[in-house]
Amino acid sequence: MLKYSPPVDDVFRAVGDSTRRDMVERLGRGPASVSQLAEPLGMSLSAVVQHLAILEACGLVRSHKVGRVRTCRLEPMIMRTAEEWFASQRVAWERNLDRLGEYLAEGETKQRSKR
Amino acid sequence: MLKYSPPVDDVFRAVGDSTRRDMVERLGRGPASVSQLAEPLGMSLSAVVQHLAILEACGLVRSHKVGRVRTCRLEPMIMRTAEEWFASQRVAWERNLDRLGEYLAEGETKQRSKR
DNA sequence: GCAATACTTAAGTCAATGCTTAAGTATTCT
DNA sequence: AGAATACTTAAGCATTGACTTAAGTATTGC
Repeated sequence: MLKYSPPVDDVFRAVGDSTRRDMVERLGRGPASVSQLAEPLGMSLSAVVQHLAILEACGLVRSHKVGRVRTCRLEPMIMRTAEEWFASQRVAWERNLDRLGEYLAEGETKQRSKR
Repeated sequence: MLKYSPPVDDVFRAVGDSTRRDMVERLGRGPASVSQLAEPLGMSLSAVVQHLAILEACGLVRSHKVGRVRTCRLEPMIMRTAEEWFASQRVAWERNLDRLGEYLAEGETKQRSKR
């Protein structure tokens, strides 16, 4: 199995902030301008632009400017890589349970033979 | 649609740190004591205990102590809720694309024939 | 009992983050 | 052209977060 790709690191830091998650949820409902993104967030436009920069840097969001309006939208493929990190950890663990039996994890275990 | 449950907020902040993700990956391979968790991380045991507290607070990890050893393991159900947040955002967005047509998000709409 | 082990807790430090305000720049409207 | 709009960029600042060291507390081994 390969290690998860480097950008995943930035993706997780990006969604670690609740304001940025709100932005992602807003964009999940469709593209939006920077002002539209900012409107429900109760902070300066400047702050929103800074959050946007982080979301774009990790690839979760893309934007393009037409005239004076920058329109932003989600990049679903990057969402998928984050989603898959959780899935792979969970599946590894669940496989683990199958292999060893849950009781082994209960602490009572002494020296389980390796391999 | 319901809003995602409150704990999700803490889960994302928890995995926003790469050390804690390393810990989760270690635990994905099976339960471990605090010392075993700390060993590959190159930092003090104290720091690891603090990370562990955060992972436990959000429910991603559970531990129990037997004698002087605390054994930690993953809580797969919580992983699943985080996984599903990404999935739901991505799916919402993909449904959006289906509904509106990707060209609407392109802004530039260079008159390409629809469909 | 005494020492080693395996954490645990409490400060304290220092850099990274999440904002703010202020001063731009580029577009569009009238 | 001048004013309004929609960002953009640069400081600055207060807080949070990720460590550290140091001093505990329980357990276990000799």
